[in-house]
Amino acid sequence: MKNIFIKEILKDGQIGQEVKVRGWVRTKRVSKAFAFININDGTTIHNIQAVVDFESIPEEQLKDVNTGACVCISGILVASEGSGQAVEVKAQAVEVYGKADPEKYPLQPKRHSLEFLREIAHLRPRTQTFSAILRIRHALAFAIHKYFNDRGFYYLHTPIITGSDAEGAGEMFRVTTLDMNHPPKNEDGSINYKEDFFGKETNLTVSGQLEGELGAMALSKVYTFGPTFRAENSNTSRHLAEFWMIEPEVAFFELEDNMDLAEDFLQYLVAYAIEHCNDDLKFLDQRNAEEEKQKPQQERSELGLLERLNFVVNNSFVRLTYTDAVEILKNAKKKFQFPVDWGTDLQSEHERYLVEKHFRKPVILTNYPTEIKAFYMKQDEDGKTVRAMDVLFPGIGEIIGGSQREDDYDKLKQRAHAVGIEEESIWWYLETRKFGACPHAGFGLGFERLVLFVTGMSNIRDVIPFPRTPKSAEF
RNA sequence: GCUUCCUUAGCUCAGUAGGUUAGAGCGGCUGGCUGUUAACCAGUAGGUCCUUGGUUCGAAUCCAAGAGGGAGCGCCA
Repeated sequence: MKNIFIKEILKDGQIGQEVKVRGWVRTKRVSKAFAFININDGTTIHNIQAVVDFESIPEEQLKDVNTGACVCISGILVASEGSGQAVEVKAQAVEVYGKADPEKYPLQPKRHSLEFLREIAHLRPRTQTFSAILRIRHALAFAIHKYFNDRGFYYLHTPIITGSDAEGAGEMFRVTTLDMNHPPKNEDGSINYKEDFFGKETNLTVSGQLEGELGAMALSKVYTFGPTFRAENSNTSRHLAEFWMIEPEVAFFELEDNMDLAEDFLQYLVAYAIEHCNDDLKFLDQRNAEEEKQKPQQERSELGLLERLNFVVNNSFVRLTYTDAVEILKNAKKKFQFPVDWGTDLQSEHERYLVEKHFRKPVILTNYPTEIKAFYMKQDEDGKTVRAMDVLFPGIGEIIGGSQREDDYDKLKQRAHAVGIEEESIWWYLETRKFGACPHAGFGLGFERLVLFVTGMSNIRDVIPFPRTPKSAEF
């Protein structure tokens, strides 16, 4: 008998077929003559039920078949006499691959808090919620590659280790092979990085964008999809020290094209999940609805998870400039903790107001003041703003940040200088503006923030298998 | 980095005007139940009350420090 997994049995299994069900026991219910064992192998949200008749298999053999144990049950696939499932396995033999001491196994057939599950991240993929999230995470990652591939983008592998400390996207993790206790010193007492592995200071990447631009200046349409590291001491439900980011970069694209791409891309991904992760999303939708019931009336969201997803697919995003957004916020009746003023960056509360209260749909804000955005963004004619765009989602905040890039050599050099970036450290980046420069644009999508939105979870630590956050790198 | 909350049985939680033997539900174990769906019914075992130090005749309860976790803010994706 060939290897067969539960998803395949439930989808293609024939009544009367001999099957071997392997997986982890979710629950066992015992009565006088029968035992019912629910087994899951993670290939699907659904369990398969095995029925053990004590006339053919003595109850003694089920002693070690407890919640969490890994078992192999051979038998015949039959139509279920019970009402909860169409088919079930009439057991002929029960083998226990791996026991799970029921006194010690932490996962019970009951609801656990997400905080508790985070502390047992090595076991939480065995829960319904996390296996559903991980399957959706996979589907979204696959859909990202499919979207770009179908549209002629090339997947560009940008470096994980970078010698550039000029990207300005945040604090970085140092990469070194120097002996931390006895580092080589210069005459002035500073550390001599010339003796380090790469002969210079190196860090983990905070963005693949600059290298992505180099790719776009040759292949026209590229994207990156890789791990990204930020050593920021950020303690929020929306930040990770290690996360995955998708960064398309396209030659000949201007800001409008960039917005069109971002909107189409997000709608495609959400639609893909709705189509391909239906069972898992239905489960999370129900879970979400139960969570909402616990909240006070005014904090509940008006739409359920699946309704929210469909809403994003079926409604175009609002596009407006930073300047117009500031006007709306200034005229808003709501009292904000932080005042709104042209020239300062918008606070979370302002973004939330625009997305969740004022427009009630995803918003793309554009043309931010030059001073609050990165040096590489293309300057507008008025000299005050740049062609930046942030895509804001309900409950998530900024899911995408992007811009048309400055392609004028002198302007770019001047902005880099103004924010204190040394020309020598990005000479290669500047050279693309010297040799065959062209208009181009791109953006960065935080993968986990996308997964957060699609799964309806509220903490980013619950949508990555093994989260890395300040003071936490277990597992 | 700042503000704030939490830590009691394997899990979810109750328990403070400081008082002697620390409680419930689920889970475990034992028994019952003819097909169950987080099964049900009865009985039973199970605790360094996060750690260390202090106040007190007496601390799960009060104080201090530490550890772990959550939420919010800042930074951003």
